[in-house]
Amino acid sequence: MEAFKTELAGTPRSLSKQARRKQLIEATIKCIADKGLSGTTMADVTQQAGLSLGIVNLHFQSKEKLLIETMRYISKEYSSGLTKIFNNQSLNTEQKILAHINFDFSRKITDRNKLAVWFAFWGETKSRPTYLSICASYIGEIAKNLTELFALLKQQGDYEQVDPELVCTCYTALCDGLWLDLLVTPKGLNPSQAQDVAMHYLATQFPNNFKTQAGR
Amino acid sequence: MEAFKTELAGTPRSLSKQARRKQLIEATIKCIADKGLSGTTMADVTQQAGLSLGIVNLHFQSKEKLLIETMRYISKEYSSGLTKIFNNQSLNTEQKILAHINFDFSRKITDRNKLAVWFAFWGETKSRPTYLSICASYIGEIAKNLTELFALLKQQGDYEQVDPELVCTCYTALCDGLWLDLLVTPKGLNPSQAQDVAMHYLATQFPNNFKTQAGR
DNA sequence: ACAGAAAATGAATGGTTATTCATTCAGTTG
DNA sequence: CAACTGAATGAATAACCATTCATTTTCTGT
Repeated sequence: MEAFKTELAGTPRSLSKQARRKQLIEATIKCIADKGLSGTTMADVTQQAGLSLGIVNLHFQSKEKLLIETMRYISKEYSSGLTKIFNNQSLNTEQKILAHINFDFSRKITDRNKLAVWFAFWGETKSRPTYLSICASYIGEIAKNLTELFALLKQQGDYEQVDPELVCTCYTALCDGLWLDLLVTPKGLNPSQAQDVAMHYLATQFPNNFKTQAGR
Repeated sequence: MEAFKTELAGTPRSLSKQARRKQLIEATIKCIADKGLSGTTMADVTQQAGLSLGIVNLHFQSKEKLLIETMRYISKEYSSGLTKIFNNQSLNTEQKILAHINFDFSRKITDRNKLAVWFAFWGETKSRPTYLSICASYIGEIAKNLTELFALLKQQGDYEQVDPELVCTCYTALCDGLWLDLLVTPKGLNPSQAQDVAMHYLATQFPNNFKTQAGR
């Protein structure tokens, strides 16, 4: 009965509404990673959380809403982490880009359970526009910020030939593709190697600021 | 009743077993794109194909097997197209790489329905290793061929600093990430622009062989 | 034209699963 | 401590869906 509690222990009822929702969302992430989006049932989620069957409808009204909140949860975690970096006054342009790449391939973000959730939802965006609308806003925001950083580096570092918008598109796509690698072929590439690959691209664009890691 | 035939017309029974299987697989692709992997039912698929409910079990035994054959179908289409390029004796190294990039962003391959299927399955590989095993073999094969092409270009073009394996990993991830862009934000990027982005990366590695498209 | 084979049909079946809600339980207040 | 409040439970319900198979339709060979 108690066997599957995800982390937030505490006796029942001792948790706030907010904490219980979080507990259920994290159980959902685990289930989606373990059983896929199509294979995840309410019974799975509630058992994973160590709670009773009816609890999801109590806190989220429906399964659909739980899934949407789960998507929102990992989206927020990601975008708020990046926003903190972009707004950090004590970092210069180069340091912000370094912080971005460190964050993008950090343990917290490249957790395979969370990657599985990202791609599970992306795989359904065409049929469920709601999922897309959750990402849409922050995707644009991040691209805007990254492009600006690349533009700053261009003028500071005297990189005449660099097209900041193109570099942003390329770098972003590269990071997404590396995430896919980490999810699908975890034996082939670890997060630190993936980060080196992304860094290699930055080094081609801004050789005075970034160096490809020696020794791979 | 006839309203939904996917393409292969012909009176019922006029099709070979092979052709009927293909018809059902293509209906499945359309359904996964329209309704997601989790939302696709047997009734949906058979209605999309303009056939009766029992037909899938007749030709594929089970839904699971239909899905696996669908994955195999788009995997084969992709990898056999590339194999043809890699084995084409009349192309030199540079032309093969150009052919690869053209193929990867061709209309046939970047069809959003098919992209939706790719990502739907990738989103479930962690929970269903069968899906992964279908891709695994050809992924390795393609990487081997691409790496070899980059190695050849390195020695032919006098690119001392290039690491063919790294370039292959980076280029492959970039292409996957661009596919994701095409699926998720089709308004933001069209296939031809995506191809330009990939070409931009190749141009950074092999500037004497490839040029970034002018004018974006 | 006919018989037999093969393909296709779709109503019926049975298993699964989201959702509901009457009841239980834990914490709080006066 | 008793009455009250709202969170939590899980058996029951109703909807959904994959699969089966008896029947019908079409094709093939003679």
